[in-house]
Amino acid sequence: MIPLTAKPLRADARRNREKILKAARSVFAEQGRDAQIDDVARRARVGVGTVYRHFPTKDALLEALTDELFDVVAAHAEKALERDDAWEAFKDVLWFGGEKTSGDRAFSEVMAAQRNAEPRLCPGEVALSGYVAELMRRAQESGRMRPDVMIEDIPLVMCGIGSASGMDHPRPEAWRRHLGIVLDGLRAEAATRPLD
Amino acid sequence: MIPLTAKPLRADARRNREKILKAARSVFAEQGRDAQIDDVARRARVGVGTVYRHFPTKDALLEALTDELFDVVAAHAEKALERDDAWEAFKDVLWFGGEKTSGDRAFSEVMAAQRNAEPRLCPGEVALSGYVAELMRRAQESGRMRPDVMIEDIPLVMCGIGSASGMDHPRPEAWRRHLGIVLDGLRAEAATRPLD
Amino acid sequence: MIPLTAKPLRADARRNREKILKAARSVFAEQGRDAQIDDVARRARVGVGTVYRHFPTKDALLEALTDELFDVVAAHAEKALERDDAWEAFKDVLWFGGEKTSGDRAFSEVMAAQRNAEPRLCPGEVALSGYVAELMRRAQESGRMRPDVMIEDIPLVMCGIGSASGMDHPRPEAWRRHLGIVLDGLRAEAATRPLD
Amino acid sequence: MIPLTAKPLRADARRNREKILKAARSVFAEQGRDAQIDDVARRARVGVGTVYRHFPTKDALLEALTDELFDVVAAHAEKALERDDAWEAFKDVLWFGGEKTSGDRAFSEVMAAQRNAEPRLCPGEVALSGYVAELMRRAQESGRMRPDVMIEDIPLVMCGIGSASGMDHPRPEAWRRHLGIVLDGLRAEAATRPLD
DNA sequence: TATGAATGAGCATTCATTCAT
DNA sequence: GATGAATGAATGCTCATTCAT
Repeated sequence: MIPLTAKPLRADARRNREKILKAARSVFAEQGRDAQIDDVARRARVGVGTVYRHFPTKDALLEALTDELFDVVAAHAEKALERDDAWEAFKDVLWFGGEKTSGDRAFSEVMAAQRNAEPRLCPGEVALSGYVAELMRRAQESGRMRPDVMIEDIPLVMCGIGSASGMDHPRPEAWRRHLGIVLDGLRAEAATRPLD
Repeated sequence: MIPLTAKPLRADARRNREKILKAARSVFAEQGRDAQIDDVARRARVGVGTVYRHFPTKDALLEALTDELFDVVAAHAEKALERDDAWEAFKDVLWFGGEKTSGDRAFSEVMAAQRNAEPRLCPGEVALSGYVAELMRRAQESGRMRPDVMIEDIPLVMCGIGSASGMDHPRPEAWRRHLGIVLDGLRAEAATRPLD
Repeated sequence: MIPLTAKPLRADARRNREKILKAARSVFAEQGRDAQIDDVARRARVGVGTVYRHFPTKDALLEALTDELFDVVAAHAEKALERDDAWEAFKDVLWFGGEKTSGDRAFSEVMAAQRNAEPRLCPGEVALSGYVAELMRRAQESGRMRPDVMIEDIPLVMCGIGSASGMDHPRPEAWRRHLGIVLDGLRAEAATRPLD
Repeated sequence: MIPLTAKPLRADARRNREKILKAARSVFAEQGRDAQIDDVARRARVGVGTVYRHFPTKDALLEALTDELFDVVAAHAEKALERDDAWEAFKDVLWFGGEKTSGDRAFSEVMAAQRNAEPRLCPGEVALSGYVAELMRRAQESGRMRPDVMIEDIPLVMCGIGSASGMDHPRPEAWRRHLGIVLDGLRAEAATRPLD
C-alpha cells in the first residue's frame, strides 16, 4: 500500500485527502448520495477543485468511501478468523459491521444503486466475503449456525441494518434490536424449516 | 373518501388517474425515486401536465404509491385479524408485505428519505401498524412470539426485505430466505437474550 | 422533409426554434464556438431549457447552423447547374458561398474542429460537393477552368474566405478581394505549372 | 533585447524557457488554442508553475509562439529582399511562410481571435509586413505581380493556408495546391478585372 | 381538461491561475 | 527558482414544475 518512494509534498496533500474523506463521510452519511460535492468541499474547508483533484468524479468519491468501509470491516473479519469460537466470531463481525454501517445513508443507497448496474466488487468486499464465508463454514461445522444459510444471505442482513440509517432520529438502537433478532434466527436451533 | 357530489367527467379522469398510478408504479419500482416524471407520463401515455393535475408534486405521486401499498397490506392485515392462530396470521402478513414490497426500488428509498424528514404517517400505515401490533400482542400471549419484540421492530424487517429490490437480477428469492431467517428469529424459542 | 401529419402545437414551437436558430446564428457568428448557450437563450428571449429541448447539446446546435448554411448554398448551387456558362455558374456559387460564410466566426471554427475529429458530412455538404464538382467538370471541359483543380481544393478556398470572419472590423471587403484573386488563379490561362 | 546585467542562473532558466516553448509549440499546433497549460507543462517535463513563471498567462505563451513564428518568417523575408527577382523572392517568402504555418492549428486560431479583439501587432509582424510590402512594390514595378494587390491581401492568403491545419489527415499537400492557385492568381497576367 | 413546450434553479465538472512547500 | 496541489469562477446540461394553446 505504501509506495517505497514516499513523495515529500504528499504530506499536506494526504492531509487534504483525509479531510475530504472525513467530510464526505459525514456529508454523505447524513444526506445520502444526493448530497452535493460543494457541500463536501465546504465542510472539508477546501475548494471544489481540490476534491476533484483527489477524486475524479462524485462516484469515485462515493466508491472510495464504500471501499474504505469494506476494508475496515474486512480487516476486522480477518482478525476474527483467529478466534476459536467461530459462531461468536461471526456475530462479532456482524455487530462490528452494523456499527460501521448503520447511520450511513449513502452506504445503502450506493449498494442499492450498484445492484442495478454492474455490481462492482471492490477488493475489500471480496476479502470480507471470503472471511465471512469461512467463519460461516466453521460455525456451521460446529453446529451453532443453521446449515442452510449461505454467504449470499449476509449482504441482505447488512442492507437491512443499513436501511435503519436515518431512523436514528427516534431510536438509534433500532438496528441493534434488528440484528439481535436476525442473529437469533441464524442459530441452528432456530431453524423451523429449510430456507427455500 | 368518496365526495358527495360525483362529477360526471370523473369517469375518464379516474381512468387517467389509474393509468398514471400504474405507470408510476412500474417506473418507480424499476428505476427508484430518481426516475423522471416525464417517463411516468410517457408510460401512462399522458402528458406531463396531466400527471401534475392529479398529483401536485413528484413527492405527492410517490406518496400516493406508498399509501396505496400500505392500504393493500393493511387490508390484508385486517382480515388476518380474524384468524385463530395469531402467529400464523402475523407471518402471513409479513409474507404478503414482502410480496408487495420487494422488488420495488422506490419503496425503500421513499421510506428511507422520509425518516430524514418528517416521518409522515399515512392512514394505511397507521392502520397497518395497529393491526400488526394487535397480532403481535396475541402471538406473544399465545407464547409463540418472543415477548421482547415491539411493533417498532417491524418496519426494519420490511426495510430489510425492501432493500433486496434491485437484487432481483441474481436471486429473486433472496428476500424470502431473509424473511425466513427473521421469522425464525422472532419465535419465542429463538430468543437467546432480551433485545437490548 | 415535411411530415404528412403536421402537428398543431408545432406553431409556437417552430417559432421558438426559429428564434433560437436566429439568435444562435448571430451569437456564434460574433463570438465563435466558445459562445455560451446562455447567451443564445438570452438573445432568443427563451429559457436555456428551451434551447436544449430543440437541440440536445451545444454541438448539435452548432451542427444545425452549419447544416443550414450548407443547405442554402447547396440549393443555390443546384440552381446554378441550369446555367449555360459553367464557369460563370461556378464563380457565382463561390461568391454566394462567400457571402453566406464570411463574417461567421463559428463556421470556420466548426469546420476546423471537425477535421480533427470525424469529418461528419452533412447532407447539404454532400449535395453541394456533388453540384460543384459537376460545375467544375463542365467548366474544365469548356476550357475556362484550369484542368488540374479538384473538388478537394474548394473547401480550402472557402476556409480561406471564412478565416476573414472577424476581419470585418477594418475591411469587410477583404474576402471579396481574396476570392477575386483565387478565382483568377483558377482560370485556365492562369496556370503556370500543374498543381503538385 | 539582451539585458545589460546577465544574471548567472539564466543558463538553466533559458533552457527551461526553450523546453517550454518547444513543448507549447507542438501541443498547441496539435490541439489548437484550447489545449491545456497542464499538457504543455507535462510535455516540457516541468511544473505548471514554471510555465507561469516564464509566461504570465496562457495568452502570453500563445503570443510568444506567434511572435516567434513571425520573427522567423520576417528574417527569411529580410534575406529575400537581397534577391534580384522580386517576384520569385515574394513567392519564396509565401512558400516559406506556408511551410512554417500550415499544420499549426493554434496559429490560425490565435490570428482569428486577435482580430476580434485588439489586433496586437508584434514586432516580427510589423517587420515582415514591411519586407513583404517592399517585395510586392518591386514585383509590381517589374510587371510580374498584378498592380491591384495590396499588402493587406497577404494575411488572408496566409490564413487560408493556415486553415488547412487539421486537414493534414487526408492530404498534407492541400495547402501547397492552394497556395499554387493563389500565386497564379497574383500574377499580372491573371488579373481579369481590378480587385474591387 | 389535456397537452407538451417553456422555464430556470441547480449541479457536476473543468481549467487558468495562485501560492505554500 | 521550481513544483504541483489548491482554488473557484465559469459552463454545459438536467429535470421538477408552470403555463400557453
